[in-house]
Amino acid sequence: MKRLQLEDISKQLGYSKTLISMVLNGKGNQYGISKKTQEAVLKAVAELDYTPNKFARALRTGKSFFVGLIVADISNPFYSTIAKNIESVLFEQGYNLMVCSTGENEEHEKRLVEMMVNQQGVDGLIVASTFKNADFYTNSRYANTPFVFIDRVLPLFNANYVVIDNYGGSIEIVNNLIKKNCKTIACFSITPSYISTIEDRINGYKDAITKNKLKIDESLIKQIQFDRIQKDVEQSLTELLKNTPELDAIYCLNNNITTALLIALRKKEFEKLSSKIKIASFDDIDLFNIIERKITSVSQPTEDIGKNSSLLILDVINGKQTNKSNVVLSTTLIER
Amino acid sequence: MKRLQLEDISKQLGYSKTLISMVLNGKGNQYGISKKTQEAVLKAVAELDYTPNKFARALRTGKSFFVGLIVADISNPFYSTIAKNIESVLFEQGYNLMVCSTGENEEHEKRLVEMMVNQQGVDGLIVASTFKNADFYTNSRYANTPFVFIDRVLPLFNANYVVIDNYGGSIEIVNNLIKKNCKTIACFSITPSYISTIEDRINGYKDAITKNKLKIDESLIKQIQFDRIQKDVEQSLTELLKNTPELDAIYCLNNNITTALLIALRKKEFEKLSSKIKIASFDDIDLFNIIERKITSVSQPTEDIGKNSSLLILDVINGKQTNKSNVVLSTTLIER
DNA sequence: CAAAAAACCTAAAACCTTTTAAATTTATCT
DNA sequence: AGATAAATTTAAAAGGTTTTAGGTTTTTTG
Repeated sequence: MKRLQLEDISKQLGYSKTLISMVLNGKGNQYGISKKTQEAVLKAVAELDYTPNKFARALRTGKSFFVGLIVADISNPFYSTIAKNIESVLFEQGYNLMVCSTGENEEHEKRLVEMMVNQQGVDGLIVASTFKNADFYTNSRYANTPFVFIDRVLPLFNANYVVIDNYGGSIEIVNNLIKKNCKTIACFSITPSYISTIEDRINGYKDAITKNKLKIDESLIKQIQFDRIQKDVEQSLTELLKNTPELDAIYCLNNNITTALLIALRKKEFEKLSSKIKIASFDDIDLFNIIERKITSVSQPTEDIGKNSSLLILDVINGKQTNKSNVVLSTTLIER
Repeated sequence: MKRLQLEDISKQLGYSKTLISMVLNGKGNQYGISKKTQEAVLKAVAELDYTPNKFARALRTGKSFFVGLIVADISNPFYSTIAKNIESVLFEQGYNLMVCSTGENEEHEKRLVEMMVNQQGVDGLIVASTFKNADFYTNSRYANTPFVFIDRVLPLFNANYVVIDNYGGSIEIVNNLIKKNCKTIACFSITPSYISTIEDRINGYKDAITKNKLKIDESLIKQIQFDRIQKDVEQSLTELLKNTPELDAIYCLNNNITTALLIALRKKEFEKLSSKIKIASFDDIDLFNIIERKITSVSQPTEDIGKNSSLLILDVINGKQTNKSNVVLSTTLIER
């Protein structure tokens, strides 16, 4: 059965394609189509079950009603929760979401953006970028594409952002550790470490330590590589076990690291270590409510990130924006 | 700066739009365009940085290079892992993924399918359906849309499926509990309970019990409602505590229930219960590697579900399929 | 060297909307 | 009734590809 098109409805009803299109787009009044005609059109269209061809419409109007979302890894609960909330806001406004993961790879991110903008024709893009600097996005070819950056800030780049206060959250949680009498606090960071969220958290860690009149010891800051977390965590533990007997806390900069740490600590070789340290985690997950060990964490408002960023991108798309918008959401310390 | 179009390249090069289009679509040889000309075209296109207008192309060809994915909740790690794998396969083949969540709501699912097929013009759809029966999908309006159903089977519906062996996995894990000497095994199920995965798991549970010459006690099968898991789990625990002192195991039919159960068991009121029962879980999650308690689980091959379903939908889209395909992947028992 | 075959290329149609500019019909005013 | 204004409606253009059917060249053949 061939798909209905405007022409068919037009013949059936005896009105022009133009008129029907106008009514269907809610512009009946604007163009002075009589009430009666409008009703007749809507009724017929509903009965015949006609829906306009998406591509023809997009070709003519240049609008796809698609928003793209680019993150490092959509299977990470942090991002998938954001995605869910973005999707639900967009859906209500008649937009759809297209999702892609970069795997923390700049080249891949480039290809994805190119593709979404040039080939898929998204109306806007929400990105948690892996990029080190903002050059790519400042290229004039993207000047007309609405962008909203989430989670991560690109250096010196005037753009729309919805991020959280990583520095403040980090200060708060490290202060809390110190208040509990920890004096030698290791920090398990993650690569790529130039990413703003990580930088800010590390700066928070360092500043909290200094302000509390403790010493920063660079050897306590461990770089865990994104794609071999478990291995690196265990390696770092081995080093600490050997070199830092006075260790009394480990602060993990994201949930994946904390999880890996907890798995590692179950091993016999780290038994001794396990009992005498406190663990703190940036990013709160369900798990912390289940295990015996008390883990204090910084909880991120994923729901708000999703809602804010999607509302923001819609504003930009609909030209309702005058100045770049920078939203910084605050975190919540969950003390356990 | 106006976007380049075929016409511009055509003028620039002195070849017709037709020729350029042919070369760009890799049909140069097929239409007998000379090597030299092809190279010249490709070179110019690369230099001028031209990409065809997606909408015009889709309008003409009727292909969008989009695949839709519909699941109950994209923030559930089970689905988000599948999504990630689907996306990576599709991307390699030049396709993109569009994701939506139904929230286990049939009406919402209907609207999503309608929208994706009629308005967004997806080339195919991968669905973990919430529907009770298959009527909606047997409607002739979808006769031409490629569908692949994952995770859940719709009754008596001849379609493409990529699912796992829920019944077998369930038998295996319950057998294992019984082997460990459990005799009174509660089963925490989830609504909507008509969903095939749940039905199969319950059947597996029942059959394993019967085959081991134990008695099925319907009061041990608890329905946990999808949108208030924590509350229902605790309510069920209270009932069991009161009515079933001989209880020695709880089998949870999905990861969310297991998580909720573990959280509940931390409460004082269930302390006594906690120590004397074994917990088994359909669906394996990281958490089980971390906690003290030994939880035996059935692990689902999410990666394979993603890869298989995406390869399958591409085959259907490309007309490489003759008969409906039914893939049943097996699970792995992880004994702890 | 003319005719036939092969190689290479192109004009125009088709895909289906939305929007502009204008036409037609109806109502209002002398 | 004729002219003007207002209310409705429409023809045609535009948006940018791909594909069909056919048109030129160039090469081969007798």
